[in-house]
This record gives sequence, C-alpha cells and structure tokens, in this order.
Amino acid sequence: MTTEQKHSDPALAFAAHDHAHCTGDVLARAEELSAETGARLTPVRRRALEILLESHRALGAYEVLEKLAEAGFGNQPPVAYRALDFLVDQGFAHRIRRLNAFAACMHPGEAHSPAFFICRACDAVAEAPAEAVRRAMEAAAARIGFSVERMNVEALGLCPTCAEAAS
Amino acid sequence: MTTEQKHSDPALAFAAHDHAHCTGDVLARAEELSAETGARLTPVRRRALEILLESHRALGAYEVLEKLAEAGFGNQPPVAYRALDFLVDQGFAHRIRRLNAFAACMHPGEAHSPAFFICRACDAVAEAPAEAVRRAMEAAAARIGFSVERMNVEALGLCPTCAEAAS
DNA sequence: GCTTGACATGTTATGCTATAACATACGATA
DNA sequence: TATCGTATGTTATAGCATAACATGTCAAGC
Repeated sequence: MTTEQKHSDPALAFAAHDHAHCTGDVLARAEELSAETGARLTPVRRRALEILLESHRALGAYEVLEKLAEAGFGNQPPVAYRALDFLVDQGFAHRIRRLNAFAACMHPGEAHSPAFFICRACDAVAEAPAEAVRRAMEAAAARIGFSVERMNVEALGLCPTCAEAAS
Repeated sequence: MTTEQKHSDPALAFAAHDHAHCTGDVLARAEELSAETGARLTPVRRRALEILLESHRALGAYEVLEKLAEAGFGNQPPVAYRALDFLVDQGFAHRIRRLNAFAACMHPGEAHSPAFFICRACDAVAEAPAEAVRRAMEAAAARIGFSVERMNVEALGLCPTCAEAAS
C-alpha cells in the first residue's frame, strides 16, 4: 500500500496505524499550502494543528486550549477558538458539530466535501470522501434556488470494531 | 396546488404561505402517529410542537422554553430539552446543529432523511427531501464497514430571496 | 527612522447551550 | 392500594462560544 492510498483510506481512521507518519505528511502539506496562498500558519495555529493530528481524534476546543497552554500559549478560550477557526477556514481542520469538536483534515488541499462517520460507542471519527453526497446536495439546493456555501454532513452509528464487539 | 404538494415543496419554507393551515395538518398527523405507536404526546410536548410550528422557523431551546413558560409549564431548561428530545426521537422535529436550534418536521411519519438549507442572511431554514444524499451516505458507510443510525445534513448559504437582495 | 495600518495574540468578562441529580406527581396494573 | 414506570418540576452546575478591549508584531510608505 502506498502512502497516497493509505491516507485516502477512511477505514484507517478506525484502525491502528502509523500516526507519526501521517501527522508529518499532513503538516508539511499544510505548510506548502499556506506558503502558496499567503495564509499565515503561525506558531499557535501550527501547534493547534499538530495537537489535532497527534491525538488523531476529534478534540473539543477546551482540550486543544489546554494543550496549547502547556506549550506556552495563552490559556483563554479565544486563543483556541481563533486558531481552530483559522484551520477550518483554510481547510486544514473540520468542525464536527455533533461532538462540538474539531478534527484535523487528513487530506488538505484536495477539494473535497467531507462526510463524517462518528462511532457512538468509541467516539472515533472517520472522514470519508463524499462527492456523491455533495452532488446530491447541490442538486437539491438547485431545485429550491438555494446557493450552497458550506456543508456539514455527519452520521452517527457504529464503527466496524464496536459493531463487532457489540455482537 | 394541493395540500400534499404544498407541504412537500421545500421552497415554500422560503416564501410566505398559510401557517395556520400547515400547522394544523402537521399537528394532527403527529397525534395520529402518536396514537399508533403509543408515544405519549403530552401537553408540554404538544405545546412545544405547536410552538415550533407556529414560529415556522428554527428556535433555540431557550426560546421554546420561554414560550412554554408563558403557557404555564416549567421554566427550567430541562423542561424544554426533554420535550424537544421527545419530538426529535419521534421524528416530529429536527435538530439543526449549526444553529443550536430545533425545527418542526414538515412531513412527520414519511420516512425521509432530511437535509437542511440554512440561509446565513435571514436564518430561514428549508427542509428538503434528500433521499439521494442518504443513499450516497449509506454507500460511503458501507465501504468502511460503518453502520449509520442517524444523520445530520446541513448546508449554509443564501436563500433565493437573500441572494436576490445581495445582487 | 518613524509612522501607520493590518493582523495576530493575550486577557477579562460574560452569554449561551446543555445536562446531572434529585424531588414530586400521575396513571396503569396487579 | 401498593407499586412500578413514566413524566414533570426544580436546583445546580458543567460545557461551549464570543464580545470587547489591550498589547504586540511586522511590513509598507512617508
């Protein structure tokens, strides 16, 4: 399996794998993209992204804040929210509203409309490409004259591991 | 235009129409369904649904609470949250996470996976049928062995009226 | 060099959203 | 009429998010 394939396989979000590896790759990609677009991936913002990547799960803003504070940054809520908002704006992270949480985007830069699959048993979150979902939404929007700017698509259920354990 | 068509036309959520009419129909349908399934549509719950139907937009739990209190029910948050949770469980209302709000379902009982289109300018919310979206999600879930139990599909953008006004 | 403006960060304070935990009431049933 | 399940009411608190203002930083233009 190549690195490319590995990172684009959403099932891996539910399985053990080499975090350090994908963390480094994604972070590097985020830096490239920032350089290209002029976005300023400052120390707090970069560290916030690292935190999301390292934990490799969805984190609440206050969890991120705590880790930012440990790294010497401010420890007031706006510090975390601003960094996270930046990451979301740049497409480096996604906000998962069902969990009031944020997760690093596993393939930044690739235009994609992410769909999230959230396990209600272990809280793991898989980000899967969902172009078909996006197309269906665009079509539904067109029928009512609505112009879509952003989308949140989230499913709650059981991941393979927990489904197995439950049976 | 028949009543059936009227209620199933999501564009109407963005247009003026006869609230009293659709409110009554939906409420009656909810009562039928409750009788069938044995769900207890008690006074608070019924009033909460009426409140959502009357306002005909997404309301925060505390807005609903305020109106429940006016009607003589308790005025502590759990009163509203419990009633709203019941309505969501029964499929009589939907939770719109992007707005931290709740909206009455315009066609309860009909199996449907709703998608919401939220205008960022006027906060109007249209509920559109999105079977194609649901199918795409099921397909994506199947590929990673995930079993979907619930879904939230929300789009942010501009409704026809506000898009017009902006141009 | 210095000023200015844009942007990022830090801090205080507060508001909004949601739930835990316990008390009370009510109806169905044995 | 005792009991169980369910619904409602209430107190208290936890958790999430942002407004508003102060400070710092850096680059462009005078």
